[in-house]
Amino acid sequence: MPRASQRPRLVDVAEHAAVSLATASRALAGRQGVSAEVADRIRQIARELGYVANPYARTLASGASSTVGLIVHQIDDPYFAEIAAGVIQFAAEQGLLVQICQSGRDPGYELQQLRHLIAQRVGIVLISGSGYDDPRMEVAARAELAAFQDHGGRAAAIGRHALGIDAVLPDNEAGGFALAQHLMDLGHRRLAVAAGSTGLTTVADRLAGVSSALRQRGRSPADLAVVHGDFTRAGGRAATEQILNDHPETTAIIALNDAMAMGVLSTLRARRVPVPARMSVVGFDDVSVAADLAPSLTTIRLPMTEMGRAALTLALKPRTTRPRRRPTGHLLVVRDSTGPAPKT
Amino acid sequence: MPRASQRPRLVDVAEHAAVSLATASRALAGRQGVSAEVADRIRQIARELGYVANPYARTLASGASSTVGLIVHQIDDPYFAEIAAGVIQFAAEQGLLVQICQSGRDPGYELQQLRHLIAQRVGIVLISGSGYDDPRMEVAARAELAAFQDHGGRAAAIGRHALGIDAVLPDNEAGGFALAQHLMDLGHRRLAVAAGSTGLTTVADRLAGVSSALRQRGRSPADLAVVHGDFTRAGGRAATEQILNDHPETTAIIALNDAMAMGVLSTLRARRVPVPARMSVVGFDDVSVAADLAPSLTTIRLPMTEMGRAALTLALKPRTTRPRRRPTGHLLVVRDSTGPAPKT
DNA sequence: GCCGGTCACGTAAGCGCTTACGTAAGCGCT
DNA sequence: AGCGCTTACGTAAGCGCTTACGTGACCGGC
Repeated sequence: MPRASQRPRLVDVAEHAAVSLATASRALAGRQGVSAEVADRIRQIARELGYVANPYARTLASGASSTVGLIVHQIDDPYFAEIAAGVIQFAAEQGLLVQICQSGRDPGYELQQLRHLIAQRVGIVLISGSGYDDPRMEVAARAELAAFQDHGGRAAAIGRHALGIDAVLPDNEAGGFALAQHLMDLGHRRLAVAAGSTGLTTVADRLAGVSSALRQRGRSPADLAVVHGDFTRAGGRAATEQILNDHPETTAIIALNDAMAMGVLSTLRARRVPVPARMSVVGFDDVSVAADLAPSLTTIRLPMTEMGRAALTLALKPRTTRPRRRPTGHLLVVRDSTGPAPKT
Repeated sequence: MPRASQRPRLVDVAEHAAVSLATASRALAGRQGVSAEVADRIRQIARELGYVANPYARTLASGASSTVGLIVHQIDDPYFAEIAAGVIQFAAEQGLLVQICQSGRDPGYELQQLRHLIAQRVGIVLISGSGYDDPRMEVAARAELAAFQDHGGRAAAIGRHALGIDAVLPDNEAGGFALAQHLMDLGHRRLAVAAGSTGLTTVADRLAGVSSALRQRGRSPADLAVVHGDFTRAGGRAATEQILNDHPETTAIIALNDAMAMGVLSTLRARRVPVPARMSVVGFDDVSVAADLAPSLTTIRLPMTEMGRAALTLALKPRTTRPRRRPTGHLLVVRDSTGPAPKT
């Protein structure tokens, strides 16, 4: 394992400036108690020496860590990659570093990663991705986060509620509503949903929006076929097979995220089902490839990169008594994968 | 900024076990100088107390940091996301944490990020993505890395040479060769290359492979139209416009990475050029969406996730006098985006 | 029986920083 | 002049670990 290098230390700066360690520290931290001239001189010398504080020493002494831990389901899922990009970019602007953990959509492993991050003394925890419908895990995570925040840590969630921490919340329900409405406006009557795993709150919320749109139009829930699968491209493929087999009257498939939608499109192509002539397809998230698919995907745009920034912004603010909730807004983006329902 | 929590410390463990700090430290580090029974007892007590060492204190005292810094161009580019997934996963298995920085394909900013990581005292630096054809930056980065390693740090590169550090090197040239060969085997005579920015070594290497395949078949370089653009989907779109305008006789486009290939496909679709009937398209990397595009993309598979693991593996081994180079192998994956050259 | 050599463990000196507290100087006020 | 207050700085005590060195017990060999 590596050893530390011979970089200039704070004492070196202090010596060059002929002041004490304390004064140098205060000057560089921008704290008051140092005259403006002295502070300027110290900062100047630090710059000349190329001094950069040792974050380990700093954290040890002050107890205040400046690294942020980010938990995602899978970093190579574009949804999380875009969120991570936002977090990393904003963190870099703030001089913070980001440590990333993958939970692999496993609640138990996620909890373990969370504990690991906290044990590693990160100052801020950001936890992204759908919550789980597993009360034990959610309660445990909630407790862990509460204790973390009680000891001065800060935490924020992206896309999940019920964690008792500040949260950036995508308009899952409204988005689902808008998608169903769009399809019904096009004349579709038999809809199918390629839903992610039961047990993911995001899935439940988006689905609720879809159902609610149907209800509003006086459609029976029987008009809606819901098929569950993994929240991935492979899951979308499997769901499509099942929809084609079990619900052949379907004219539009609502995939509850873009990854599944890509699987849906892929299988429809393989089965030679023309989109949108014979079958319309919509996704959710608007990951950046969605516009470049063939056909380009109608979907709900979520500002993932912004969401990452927003979550970190929340976490950088002091804690409030009641956790804040920041909705993201959403936008229906109509592209080539949806069209009028086929005449029968 | 957060304050440290009230977690158990090493003294607590030592007290419970009625041994000294030193003994407790040695036992938990698995170092010798402690009898087996005492060591077991200490480890047992640590487990019961839920003791986890404070990495800041540990690093400060030992000078050996156990976090790895990973520099990527853009985390929301699937190529880098998959590499990052491999690094993070393997790091988690080793109990290491990964800090990620984005360079945004800007050599200057990349150098800055590199310095930042080193200043933050990471123990290992992993630097991924194409190198730049900018001697000043490369020399500076090289010097920075050499100094870092001389002070005990470890570094490895993914997909770039000339940095004087261990490297995992994709078969860029051989891959380019295989792609061109595949297309020529299908009867294509007028090829165009949608190349990334000049100045990226990856672009140069892949292009060299293509040229070399043409030369081997006795084709003149004039048969190859090379158009440069950003190494992104947008760059692929722009390059395609230019190819269609300036080189209408082209029957096959070689995109030098999958991102560009997606842009190529997208523009061809918009211009109603049938693929592969009228135009064949190949990519490079085999990012996971490549198989789900329409048409699915013929490309060169690189084991990105494996490459991430391999780089960290190299960095965990002690340094050798001459930097190691580990080739990745490659595989031509033929899918639906390539077909026989159209009869004229 | 004594000596050098292990071995198991304790003592204590840091690692580089932050910060509570102490102090001396300068100010305005009575 | 004396008081208390503020300001600008220094002193020194840690933060929680690692590790060089010290020490006593024990062992084998002469």
